[in-house]
Amino acid sequence: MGSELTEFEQAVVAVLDQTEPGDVMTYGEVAAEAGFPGAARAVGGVLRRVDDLPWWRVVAASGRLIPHDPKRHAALLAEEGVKTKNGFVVLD
DNA sequence: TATCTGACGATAG
DNA sequence: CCTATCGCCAGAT
Repeated sequence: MGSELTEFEQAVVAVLDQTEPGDVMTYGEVAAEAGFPGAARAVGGVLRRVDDLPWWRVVAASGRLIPHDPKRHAALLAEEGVKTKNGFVVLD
């Protein structure tokens, strides 16, 4: 077993695991909820390494989508019932 | 142990 | 509105 996650990764996974379809959080929110306030950048690192997480439910603090795949990101959010416009999340 | 990287955040121009 | 810069933190090498 070498694929064990660190405390930080486990905390992030737990937070995202609690999210449900239609729910959207920012990197800073996930970090704070995981118990690591200010570690928004580190959260991005977890989502990049671990693909078993609903990364599409995580958006930037400004409501902007992920610069990695904004097109795919918007499509996934749309399937969950989240509206997007021009790469931004539309609050409803 | 030191250094670099990065799905970020906020501020300045 | 967009680009640039600094600060932040954890992971990887």
